[in-house]
Amino acid sequence: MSDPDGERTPVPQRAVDRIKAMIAGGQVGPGERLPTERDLSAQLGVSRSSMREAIRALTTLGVLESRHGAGVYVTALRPADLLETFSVLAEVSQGRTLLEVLQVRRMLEPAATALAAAHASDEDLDRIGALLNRMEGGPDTVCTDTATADLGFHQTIVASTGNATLAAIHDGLSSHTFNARVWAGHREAGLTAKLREDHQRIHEALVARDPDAARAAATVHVLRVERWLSADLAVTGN
Amino acid sequence: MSDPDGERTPVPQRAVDRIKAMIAGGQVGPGERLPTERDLSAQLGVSRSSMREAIRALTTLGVLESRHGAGVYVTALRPADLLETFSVLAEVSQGRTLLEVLQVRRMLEPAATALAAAHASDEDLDRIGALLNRMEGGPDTVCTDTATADLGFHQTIVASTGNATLAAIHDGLSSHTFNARVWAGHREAGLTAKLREDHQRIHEALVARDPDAARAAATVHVLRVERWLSADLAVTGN
DNA sequence: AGCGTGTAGTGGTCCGACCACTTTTGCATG
DNA sequence: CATGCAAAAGTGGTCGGACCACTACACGCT
Repeated sequence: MSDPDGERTPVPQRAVDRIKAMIAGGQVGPGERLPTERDLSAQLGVSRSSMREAIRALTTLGVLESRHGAGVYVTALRPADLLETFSVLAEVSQGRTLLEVLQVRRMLEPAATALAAAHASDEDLDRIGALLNRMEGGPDTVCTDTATADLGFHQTIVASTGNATLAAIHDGLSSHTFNARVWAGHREAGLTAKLREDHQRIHEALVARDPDAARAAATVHVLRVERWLSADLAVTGN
Repeated sequence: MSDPDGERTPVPQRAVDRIKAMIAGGQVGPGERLPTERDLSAQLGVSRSSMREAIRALTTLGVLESRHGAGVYVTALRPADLLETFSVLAEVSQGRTLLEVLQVRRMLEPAATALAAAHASDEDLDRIGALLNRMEGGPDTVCTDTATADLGFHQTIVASTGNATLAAIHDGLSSHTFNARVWAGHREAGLTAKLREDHQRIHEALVARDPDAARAAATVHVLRVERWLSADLAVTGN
Protein backbone atom coordinates (compact mmCIF):
# COMPACT_ATOMS: atom_id res chain seq x y z
CA MET A 1 0.00 0.00 0.00
CA SER A 2 2.79 2.40 0.80
CA ASP A 3 4.34 2.88 -2.66
CA PRO A 4 8.01 3.54 -1.86
CA ASP A 5 8.49 5.81 -4.86
CA GLY A 6 5.21 7.60 -4.82
CA GLU A 7 6.60 9.95 -7.45
CA ARG A 8 3.07 10.61 -8.62
CA THR A 9 2.04 12.41 -5.45
CA PRO A 10 2.68 16.17 -5.48
CA VAL A 11 5.91 17.25 -3.85
CA PRO A 12 4.44 19.49 -1.14
CA GLN A 13 2.05 16.71 -0.15
CA ARG A 14 4.98 14.36 0.38
CA ALA A 15 6.63 17.02 2.50
CA VAL A 16 3.45 17.37 4.56
CA ASP A 17 3.39 13.63 5.17
CA ARG A 18 7.04 13.58 6.18
CA ILE A 19 6.55 16.37 8.69
CA LYS A 20 3.44 14.67 10.04
CA ALA A 21 5.50 11.50 10.42
CA MET A 22 8.18 13.42 12.30
CA ILE A 23 5.53 14.57 14.76
CA ALA A 24 3.78 11.22 15.03
CA GLY A 25 7.15 9.51 15.45
CA GLY A 26 8.02 11.78 18.32
CA GLN A 27 11.07 13.28 16.63
CA VAL A 28 9.54 16.68 17.37
CA GLY A 29 7.08 17.19 20.19
CA PRO A 30 4.41 19.84 20.82
CA GLY A 31 5.91 23.28 21.30
CA GLU A 32 9.28 22.22 19.93
CA ARG A 33 11.08 23.87 17.06
CA LEU A 34 11.57 22.30 13.64
CA PRO A 35 14.74 22.57 11.56
CA THR A 36 14.92 25.67 9.40
CA GLU A 37 12.99 25.78 6.14
CA ARG A 38 16.26 25.58 4.25
CA ASP A 39 17.46 22.56 6.22
CA LEU A 40 14.12 20.80 5.89
CA SER A 41 13.94 21.35 2.15
CA ALA A 42 17.47 20.01 1.72
CA GLN A 43 16.80 17.10 4.05
CA LEU A 44 13.65 16.02 2.20
CA GLY A 45 15.10 16.80 -1.22
CA VAL A 46 12.51 19.38 -2.21
CA SER A 47 12.77 23.04 -3.07
CA ARG A 48 12.22 25.65 -0.42
CA SER A 49 9.13 26.89 -2.24
CA SER A 50 7.48 23.49 -1.99
CA MET A 51 8.55 23.19 1.61
CA ARG A 52 6.97 26.55 2.33
CA GLU A 53 3.71 25.38 0.76
CA ALA A 54 3.80 22.28 2.95
CA ILE A 55 4.42 24.41 6.03
CA ARG A 56 1.63 26.76 4.99
CA ALA A 57 -0.75 23.80 4.72
CA LEU A 58 0.17 22.50 8.18
CA THR A 59 -0.07 26.02 9.54
CA THR A 60 -3.64 26.44 8.33
CA LEU A 61 -4.42 23.05 9.82
CA GLY A 62 -3.22 24.34 13.18
CA VAL A 63 -0.39 21.83 13.46
CA LEU A 64 2.52 24.22 12.89
CA GLU A 65 3.14 27.86 13.73
CA SER A 66 5.63 30.12 11.95
CA ARG A 67 7.35 32.92 13.87
CA HIS A 68 9.04 35.46 11.63
CA GLY A 69 12.75 35.53 12.34
CA ALA A 70 12.52 32.85 15.00
CA GLY A 71 11.59 29.55 13.40
CA VAL A 72 8.77 27.07 12.79
CA TYR A 73 7.23 25.46 15.86
CA VAL A 74 4.83 22.63 16.50
CA THR A 75 1.70 23.88 18.25
CA ALA A 76 0.54 22.42 21.55
CA LEU A 77 -1.68 20.18 19.38
CA ARG A 78 -4.60 20.95 21.64
CA PRO A 79 -8.08 20.37 20.17
CA ALA A 80 -8.63 24.12 20.06
CA ASP A 81 -5.54 24.51 17.88
CA LEU A 82 -6.60 21.87 15.38
CA LEU A 83 -10.26 22.87 15.20
CA GLU A 84 -9.78 26.56 14.62
CA THR A 85 -10.33 26.04 10.91
CA PHE A 86 -13.69 24.61 11.83
CA SER A 87 -15.34 27.99 12.10
CA VAL A 88 -15.18 28.37 8.32
CA LEU A 89 -18.19 26.08 8.11
CA ALA A 90 -20.48 28.26 10.18
CA GLU A 91 -19.18 31.31 8.33
CA VAL A 92 -19.97 30.30 4.78
CA SER A 93 -22.94 28.05 5.46
CA GLN A 94 -26.35 29.07 4.23
CA GLY A 95 -29.88 27.77 4.19
CA ARG A 96 -30.06 24.03 4.54
CA THR A 97 -26.60 23.64 6.00
CA LEU A 98 -27.43 26.17 8.69
CA LEU A 99 -30.31 23.97 9.78
CA GLU A 100 -28.02 20.96 9.81
CA VAL A 101 -25.58 22.81 12.04
CA LEU A 102 -28.36 23.64 14.45
CA GLN A 103 -29.49 20.02 14.41
CA VAL A 104 -26.02 18.96 15.48
CA ARG A 105 -26.05 21.57 18.22
CA ARG A 106 -29.36 20.13 19.38
CA MET A 107 -27.55 16.85 19.91
CA LEU A 108 -24.53 18.34 21.65
CA GLU A 109 -25.86 21.23 23.69
CA PRO A 110 -28.24 19.34 26.01
CA ALA A 111 -25.66 16.70 26.82
CA ALA A 112 -23.00 19.34 27.30
CA THR A 113 -25.18 21.46 29.56
CA ALA A 114 -26.01 18.43 31.66
CA LEU A 115 -22.32 17.65 31.96
CA ALA A 116 -21.64 21.23 32.94
CA ALA A 117 -24.22 21.04 35.71
CA ALA A 118 -22.15 18.27 37.25
CA HIS A 119 -18.66 19.58 36.56
CA ALA A 120 -18.76 23.39 36.58
CA SER A 121 -16.72 25.15 39.24
CA ASP A 122 -18.05 28.04 41.31
CA GLU A 123 -15.95 30.44 39.25
CA ASP A 124 -17.53 29.10 36.07
CA LEU A 125 -21.00 29.69 37.48
CA ASP A 126 -20.05 33.25 38.42
CA ARG A 127 -18.86 34.02 34.92
CA ILE A 128 -21.97 32.47 33.40
CA GLY A 129 -24.15 34.57 35.70
CA ALA A 130 -22.26 37.72 34.77
CA LEU A 131 -22.78 37.06 31.06
CA LEU A 132 -26.45 36.45 31.71
CA ASN A 133 -26.77 39.87 33.31
CA ARG A 134 -24.93 41.46 30.42
CA MET A 135 -27.43 40.01 28.00
CA GLU A 136 -30.29 41.51 29.96
CA GLY A 137 -28.78 44.96 30.14
CA GLY A 138 -31.74 47.12 29.25
CA PRO A 139 -33.42 47.59 25.89
CA ASP A 140 -30.83 50.07 24.67
CA THR A 141 -28.14 47.43 24.59
CA VAL A 142 -26.51 47.19 21.21
CA CYS A 143 -27.56 44.13 19.31
CA THR A 144 -23.97 43.11 18.64
CA ASP A 145 -23.19 43.19 22.33
CA THR A 146 -26.13 40.99 23.15
CA ALA A 147 -25.09 38.47 20.55
CA THR A 148 -21.54 38.48 21.92
CA ALA A 149 -22.77 37.86 25.45
CA ASP A 150 -25.04 35.09 24.21
CA LEU A 151 -22.10 33.48 22.44
CA GLY A 152 -19.95 33.75 25.57
CA PHE A 153 -22.76 32.39 27.73
CA HIS A 154 -23.01 29.15 25.81
CA GLN A 155 -19.29 28.84 25.22
CA THR A 156 -18.52 29.24 28.89
CA ILE A 157 -21.06 26.57 29.76
CA VAL A 158 -19.56 24.11 27.30
CA ALA A 159 -16.03 24.98 28.37
CA SER A 160 -16.90 24.24 31.99
CA THR A 161 -17.59 20.61 31.10
CA GLY A 162 -13.83 20.16 31.14
CA ASN A 163 -13.92 18.57 27.67
CA ALA A 164 -11.73 20.79 25.48
CA THR A 165 -12.54 18.84 22.34
CA LEU A 166 -16.25 19.31 22.88
CA ALA A 167 -15.73 23.00 23.53
CA ALA A 168 -13.70 23.44 20.35
CA ILE A 169 -16.30 21.69 18.21
CA HIS A 170 -19.12 23.66 19.77
CA ASP A 171 -17.29 26.93 19.21
CA GLY A 172 -16.82 26.08 15.57
CA LEU A 173 -20.52 25.36 15.26
CA SER A 174 -21.56 28.70 16.76
CA SER A 175 -19.61 31.40 15.00
CA HIS A 176 -20.07 35.04 15.76
CA THR A 177 -21.57 35.92 12.41
CA PHE A 178 -23.99 33.05 12.71
CA ASN A 179 -25.25 34.09 16.12
CA ALA A 180 -25.48 37.73 15.14
CA ARG A 181 -27.75 36.84 12.27
CA VAL A 182 -30.00 34.76 14.50
CA TRP A 183 -30.24 37.52 17.10
CA ALA A 184 -31.14 40.09 14.48
CA GLY A 185 -33.93 37.82 13.33
CA HIS A 186 -35.15 37.17 16.84
CA ARG A 187 -35.37 40.83 17.60
CA GLU A 188 -37.71 41.22 14.69
CA ALA A 189 -39.77 38.25 15.71
CA GLY A 190 -39.98 39.57 19.24
CA LEU A 191 -38.73 36.36 20.78
CA THR A 192 -36.10 38.08 22.90
CA ALA A 193 -38.15 37.66 26.05
CA LYS A 194 -38.53 33.95 25.44
CA LEU A 195 -34.82 33.49 24.97
CA ARG A 196 -34.21 35.37 28.20
CA GLU A 197 -36.43 32.90 30.01
CA ASP A 198 -34.52 30.02 28.42
CA HIS A 199 -31.18 31.38 29.55
CA GLN A 200 -32.37 32.02 33.07
CA ARG A 201 -33.77 28.52 33.31
CA ILE A 202 -30.46 27.07 32.12
CA HIS A 203 -28.53 29.16 34.65
CA GLU A 204 -30.80 28.11 37.49
CA ALA A 205 -30.35 24.46 36.62
CA LEU A 206 -26.58 24.86 36.58
CA VAL A 207 -26.53 26.63 39.94
CA ALA A 208 -28.74 23.91 41.35
CA ARG A 209 -26.33 21.35 39.85
CA ASP A 210 -29.27 19.56 38.35
CA PRO A 211 -28.16 17.75 35.15
CA ASP A 212 -31.64 16.66 34.13
CA ALA A 213 -33.09 20.13 34.44
CA ALA A 214 -30.10 21.54 32.59
CA ARG A 215 -30.54 19.08 29.74
CA ALA A 216 -34.21 19.89 29.45
CA ALA A 217 -33.65 23.63 29.51
CA ALA A 218 -30.95 23.44 26.85
CA THR A 219 -33.14 21.26 24.66
CA VAL A 220 -35.99 23.75 24.84
CA HIS A 221 -33.62 26.56 23.99
CA VAL A 222 -31.99 25.03 20.92
CA LEU A 223 -35.32 23.72 19.70
CA ARG A 224 -36.77 27.21 19.86
CA VAL A 225 -33.94 28.67 17.81
CA GLU A 226 -34.11 25.82 15.33
CA ARG A 227 -37.85 26.21 14.85
CA TRP A 228 -37.53 29.94 14.24
CA LEU A 229 -34.68 29.49 11.76
CA SER A 230 -36.65 26.83 9.94
CA ALA A 231 -39.61 29.17 9.57
CA ASP A 232 -37.36 32.04 8.57
CA LEU A 233 -35.68 30.00 5.87
CA ALA A 234 -39.06 28.98 4.50
CA VAL A 235 -39.97 32.66 4.13
CA THR A 236 -36.71 34.02 2.73
CA GLY A 237 -36.54 31.00 0.45
CA ASN A 238 -33.49 29.24 1.87
CA MET B 1 -7.93 55.93 10.05
CA SER B 2 -4.65 54.43 11.11
CA ASP B 3 -3.02 52.51 8.35
CA PRO B 4 -5.55 52.28 5.57
CA ASP B 5 -3.39 49.76 3.78
CA GLY B 6 -2.79 47.41 6.65
CA GLU B 7 0.64 46.65 5.27
CA ARG B 8 1.48 44.84 8.49
CA THR B 9 -0.52 41.76 7.65
CA PRO B 10 1.41 39.08 5.76
CA VAL B 11 0.97 39.15 1.99
CA PRO B 12 -0.47 35.65 1.50
CA GLN B 13 -3.00 36.34 4.25
CA ARG B 14 -4.21 39.41 2.41
CA ALA B 15 -4.53 37.33 -0.73
CA VAL B 16 -6.56 34.74 1.17
CA ASP B 17 -8.92 37.44 2.40
CA ARG B 18 -9.33 38.87 -1.08
CA ILE B 19 -10.19 35.49 -2.55
CA LYS B 20 -12.61 34.81 0.30
CA ALA B 21 -14.22 38.17 -0.44
CA MET B 22 -14.53 37.24 -4.10
CA ILE B 23 -16.45 34.13 -3.09
CA ALA B 24 -18.56 35.82 -0.44
CA GLY B 25 -19.30 38.65 -2.86
CA GLY B 26 -20.57 36.21 -5.44
CA GLN B 27 -17.96 37.13 -8.03
CA VAL B 28 -17.13 33.44 -8.22
CA GLY B 29 -19.64 30.78 -7.24
CA PRO B 30 -19.24 27.13 -6.15
CA GLY B 31 -17.77 25.00 -8.89
CA GLU B 32 -16.65 27.98 -10.94
CA ARG B 33 -13.12 28.63 -12.11
CA LEU B 34 -10.88 31.39 -10.78
CA PRO B 35 -8.53 33.49 -12.90
CA THR B 36 -5.11 31.94 -13.47
CA GLU B 37 -2.51 32.11 -10.73
CA ARG B 38 -0.53 34.57 -12.83
CA ASP B 39 -3.54 36.81 -13.42
CA LEU B 40 -4.59 36.70 -9.77
CA SER B 41 -1.13 37.57 -8.53
CA ALA B 42 -0.92 40.51 -10.95
CA GLN B 43 -4.45 41.60 -10.10
CA LEU B 44 -3.82 41.62 -6.35
CA GLY B 45 -0.31 42.99 -6.71
CA VAL B 46 1.48 40.05 -5.07
CA SER B 47 4.03 37.60 -6.35
CA ARG B 48 2.96 34.29 -7.74
CA SER B 49 4.72 32.48 -4.87
CA SER B 50 2.61 34.29 -2.30
CA MET B 51 -0.49 33.71 -4.35
CA ARG B 52 0.31 30.02 -4.47
CA GLU B 53 0.65 29.93 -0.67
CA ALA B 54 -2.74 31.61 -0.38
CA ILE B 55 -4.27 29.09 -2.76
CA ARG B 56 -2.60 26.28 -0.86
CA ALA B 57 -4.14 27.54 2.38
CA LEU B 58 -7.63 27.74 0.88
CA THR B 59 -7.10 24.33 -0.68
CA THR B 60 -6.33 22.71 2.66
CA LEU B 61 -9.40 24.43 4.08
CA GLY B 62 -11.47 22.74 1.39
CA VAL B 63 -12.59 25.99 -0.22
CA LEU B 64 -10.52 25.75 -3.41
CA GLU B 65 -9.36 22.87 -5.57
CA SER B 66 -6.41 22.95 -7.96
CA ARG B 67 -6.44 20.88 -11.13
CA HIS B 68 -3.07 20.50 -12.76
CA GLY B 69 -3.12 22.02 -16.22
CA ALA B 70 -6.76 23.02 -15.98
CA GLY B 71 -7.12 25.76 -13.37
CA VAL B 72 -8.20 26.57 -9.83
CA TYR B 73 -11.83 25.96 -8.95
CA VAL B 74 -14.10 26.77 -6.04
CA THR B 75 -15.42 23.61 -4.43
CA ALA B 76 -19.11 22.93 -3.98
CA LEU B 77 -18.63 24.33 -0.45
CA ARG B 78 -20.53 21.39 0.97
CA PRO B 79 -19.97 20.53 4.64
CA ALA B 80 -18.01 17.45 3.66
CA ASP B 81 -15.60 19.64 1.67
CA LEU B 82 -14.98 22.07 4.48
CA LEU B 83 -14.72 19.48 7.25
CA GLU B 84 -12.23 17.18 5.60
CA THR B 85 -9.44 18.81 7.59
CA PHE B 86 -11.27 17.67 10.68
CA SER B 87 -9.81 14.21 10.57
CA VAL B 88 -6.42 15.57 11.62
CA LEU B 89 -7.74 15.75 15.16
CA ALA B 90 -8.44 12.05 15.45
CA GLU B 91 -5.13 11.30 13.72
CA VAL B 92 -2.77 13.11 16.02
CA SER B 93 -4.78 12.94 19.23
CA GLN B 94 -3.51 10.86 22.10
CA GLY B 95 -4.47 9.91 25.61
CA ARG B 96 -6.82 12.36 27.22
CA THR B 97 -7.98 13.93 23.96
CA LEU B 98 -8.91 10.49 22.63
CA LEU B 99 -11.27 10.08 25.56
CA GLU B 100 -12.74 13.48 24.90
CA VAL B 101 -13.38 12.55 21.29
CA LEU B 102 -15.15 9.44 22.41
CA GLN B 103 -17.21 11.46 24.86
CA VAL B 104 -18.38 13.67 22.02
CA ARG B 105 -19.24 10.61 19.97
CA ARG B 106 -21.28 9.38 22.92
CA MET B 107 -23.35 12.52 22.57
CA LEU B 108 -23.71 12.36 18.80
CA GLU B 109 -23.95 8.69 17.95
CA PRO B 110 -27.10 7.78 19.90
CA ALA B 111 -29.00 10.78 18.56
CA ALA B 112 -27.72 10.11 15.05
CA THR B 113 -28.64 6.44 15.18
CA ALA B 114 -32.12 7.33 16.38
CA LEU B 115 -32.48 9.77 13.52
CA ALA B 116 -31.26 7.13 11.10
CA ALA B 117 -33.92 4.71 12.32
CA ALA B 118 -36.51 7.21 11.21
CA HIS B 119 -34.93 8.44 7.99
CA ALA B 120 -32.87 5.62 6.50
CA SER B 121 -33.94 4.33 3.10
CA ASP B 122 -34.20 0.65 2.26
CA GLU B 123 -30.99 0.90 0.24
CA ASP B 124 -29.22 2.35 3.26
CA LEU B 125 -30.36 -0.55 5.40
CA ASP B 126 -29.14 -3.02 2.81
CA ARG B 127 -25.69 -1.48 2.73
CA ILE B 128 -25.55 -1.41 6.51
CA GLY B 129 -26.51 -5.07 6.64
CA ALA B 130 -23.85 -5.94 4.07
CA LEU B 131 -21.16 -4.21 6.10
CA LEU B 132 -22.35 -6.02 9.21
CA ASN B 133 -21.86 -9.35 7.44
CA ARG B 134 -18.43 -8.32 6.28
CA MET B 135 -17.41 -7.62 9.85
CA GLU B 136 -18.48 -11.07 10.91
CA GLY B 137 -16.64 -12.81 8.13
CA GLY B 138 -15.01 -15.63 10.04
CA PRO B 139 -12.05 -15.50 12.41
CA ASP B 140 -9.48 -15.38 9.61
CA THR B 141 -10.60 -11.95 8.54
CA VAL B 142 -7.78 -9.47 8.52
CA CYS B 143 -7.95 -7.03 11.37
CA THR B 144 -7.62 -4.07 9.05
CA ASP B 145 -10.58 -5.24 7.04
CA THR B 146 -12.75 -5.61 10.12
CA ALA B 147 -11.84 -2.10 11.23
CA THR B 148 -12.68 -0.74 7.78
CA ALA B 149 -16.06 -2.45 7.79
CA ASP B 150 -16.72 -1.15 11.29
CA LEU B 151 -15.89 2.35 10.16
CA GLY B 152 -18.15 2.03 7.13
CA PHE B 153 -20.93 0.58 9.26
CA HIS B 154 -21.13 3.60 11.52
CA GLN B 155 -20.48 6.11 8.75
CA THR B 156 -23.26 4.69 6.62
CA ILE B 157 -25.65 4.89 9.54
CA VAL B 158 -24.82 8.51 10.20
CA ALA B 159 -24.93 9.36 6.51
CA SER B 160 -28.43 7.92 6.24
CA THR B 161 -29.73 10.55 8.64
CA GLY B 162 -29.67 12.92 5.69
CA ASN B 163 -27.66 15.47 7.68
CA ALA B 164 -24.45 15.97 5.71
CA THR B 165 -22.95 18.26 8.34
CA LEU B 166 -23.48 15.67 11.04
CA ALA B 167 -21.97 13.00 8.83
CA ALA B 168 -18.90 15.10 8.10
CA ILE B 169 -18.29 15.84 11.78
CA HIS B 170 -18.77 12.24 12.75
CA ASP B 171 -16.38 11.06 10.05
CA GLY B 172 -13.76 13.44 11.34
CA LEU B 173 -14.21 12.08 14.83
CA SER B 174 -13.72 8.48 13.76
CA SER B 175 -10.62 8.30 11.62
CA HIS B 176 -9.32 5.09 10.23
CA THR B 177 -6.15 5.07 12.28
CA PHE B 178 -8.17 5.70 15.41
CA ASN B 179 -10.53 2.82 14.81
CA ALA B 180 -7.76 0.46 13.81
CA ARG B 181 -6.05 1.12 17.10
CA VAL B 182 -9.22 0.44 19.06
CA TRP B 183 -9.89 -2.77 17.16
CA ALA B 184 -6.40 -4.03 17.79
CA GLY B 185 -6.91 -3.41 21.46
CA HIS B 186 -10.29 -5.09 21.50
CA ARG B 187 -8.95 -8.18 19.87
CA GLU B 188 -6.50 -8.52 22.71
CA ALA B 189 -9.17 -7.91 25.30
CA GLY B 190 -11.44 -10.46 23.66
CA LEU B 191 -14.33 -8.09 23.39
CA THR B 192 -14.94 -8.81 19.72
CA ALA B 193 -17.99 -10.92 20.50
CA LYS B 194 -19.53 -8.17 22.58
CA LEU B 195 -19.05 -5.64 19.82
CA ARG B 196 -20.69 -8.01 17.38
CA GLU B 197 -23.73 -8.17 19.62
CA ASP B 198 -23.80 -4.38 19.78
CA HIS B 199 -23.71 -4.03 16.04
CA GLN B 200 -26.41 -6.61 15.50
CA ARG B 201 -28.64 -4.91 18.05
CA ILE B 202 -28.16 -1.56 16.31
CA HIS B 203 -28.95 -3.11 12.94
CA GLU B 204 -32.09 -4.76 14.24
CA ALA B 205 -33.31 -1.49 15.72
CA LEU B 206 -32.75 0.28 12.40
CA VAL B 207 -34.56 -2.38 10.41
CA ALA B 208 -37.43 -2.20 12.89
CA ARG B 209 -37.36 1.58 12.48
CA ASP B 210 -37.34 1.93 16.23
CA PRO B 211 -35.58 5.18 17.21
CA ASP B 212 -35.61 4.50 20.94
CA ALA B 213 -34.09 1.07 20.59
CA ALA B 214 -31.54 2.45 18.16
CA ARG B 215 -30.55 5.18 20.58
CA ALA B 216 -30.17 2.72 23.42
CA ALA B 217 -28.14 0.26 21.36
CA ALA B 218 -25.79 3.00 20.15
CA THR B 219 -25.34 4.30 23.68
CA VAL B 220 -24.39 0.86 24.95
CA HIS B 221 -21.92 0.45 22.11
CA VAL B 222 -20.07 3.73 22.50
CA LEU B 223 -20.07 3.38 26.25
CA ARG B 224 -18.40 -0.01 25.96
CA VAL B 225 -15.66 1.34 23.72
CA GLU B 226 -15.17 4.33 25.95
CA ARG B 227 -14.87 2.21 29.07
CA TRP B 228 -12.30 -0.06 27.47
CA LEU B 229 -10.24 2.86 26.17
CA SER B 230 -10.35 4.47 29.58
CA ALA B 231 -9.01 1.34 31.23
CA ASP B 232 -6.42 0.88 28.51
CA LEU B 233 -5.12 4.41 28.92
CA ALA B 234 -4.84 3.90 32.65
CA VAL B 235 -2.61 0.89 32.03
CA THR B 236 -0.42 2.25 29.25
CA GLY B 237 -0.15 5.48 31.16
CA ASN B 238 -2.02 7.85 28.82
C1' DA C 1 27.67 43.58 36.23
C1' DG C 2 24.26 45.82 33.36
C1' DC C 3 22.79 47.42 29.13
C1' DG C 4 22.58 48.79 24.27
C1' DT C 5 24.10 47.72 19.80
C1' DG C 6 25.59 44.94 16.12
C1' DT C 7 25.42 40.73 13.78
C1' DA C 8 24.21 36.18 12.35
C1' DG C 9 20.35 33.44 11.41
C1' DT C 10 15.48 32.84 10.45
C1' DG C 11 11.13 33.28 8.03
C1' DG C 12 8.85 36.45 4.28
C1' DT C 13 8.64 37.97 -0.43
C1' DC C 14 9.77 38.35 -5.03
C1' DC C 15 11.48 36.98 -9.65
C1' DG C 16 12.27 34.12 -13.62
C1' DA C 17 12.90 29.81 -15.64
C1' DC C 18 11.48 25.29 -16.77
C1' DC C 19 8.52 20.93 -16.29
C1' DA C 20 4.00 18.22 -16.45
C1' DC C 21 -0.50 18.15 -17.59
C1' DT C 22 -4.80 19.59 -19.92
C1' DT C 23 -7.35 21.74 -23.29
C1' DT C 24 -7.95 23.59 -27.62
C1' DT C 25 -6.69 24.11 -32.24
C1' DG C 26 -6.03 22.64 -36.75
C1' DC C 27 -4.41 19.66 -40.06
C1' DA C 28 -4.47 15.23 -42.35
C1' DT C 29 -7.15 11.32 -43.24
C1' DG C 30 -11.24 8.34 -44.21
C1' DC D 1 -17.92 16.59 -44.90
C1' DA D 2 -17.00 14.07 -40.70
C1' DT D 3 -13.48 12.00 -37.90
C1' DG D 4 -9.48 11.34 -35.36
C1' DC D 5 -4.99 12.36 -34.03
C1' DA D 6 -1.08 15.41 -33.48
C1' DA D 7 0.78 19.91 -32.53
C1' DA D 8 0.50 24.06 -29.85
C1' DA D 9 -1.15 27.13 -26.46
C1' DG D 10 -2.40 27.63 -21.75
C1' DT D 11 -2.34 26.26 -16.90
C1' DG D 12 -0.75 24.59 -12.52
C1' DG D 13 3.72 22.37 -10.43
C1' DT D 14 8.53 22.73 -9.19
C1' DC D 15 12.85 24.66 -8.81
C1' DG D 16 16.79 27.89 -7.57
C1' DG D 17 18.40 32.08 -6.16
C1' DA D 18 18.25 36.75 -4.53
C1' DC D 19 16.94 40.11 -1.31
C1' DC D 20 14.00 42.04 2.65
C1' DA D 21 12.12 42.06 7.59
C1' DC D 22 12.41 40.42 11.86
C1' DT D 23 14.36 37.97 16.04
C1' DA D 24 17.65 36.34 18.99
C1' DC D 25 22.08 36.19 20.80
C1' DA D 26 26.66 37.64 21.68
C1' DC D 27 29.88 41.08 21.84
C1' DG D 28 31.62 45.33 23.44
C1' DC D 29 30.81 49.62 25.81
C1' DT D 30 29.75 52.07 30.00
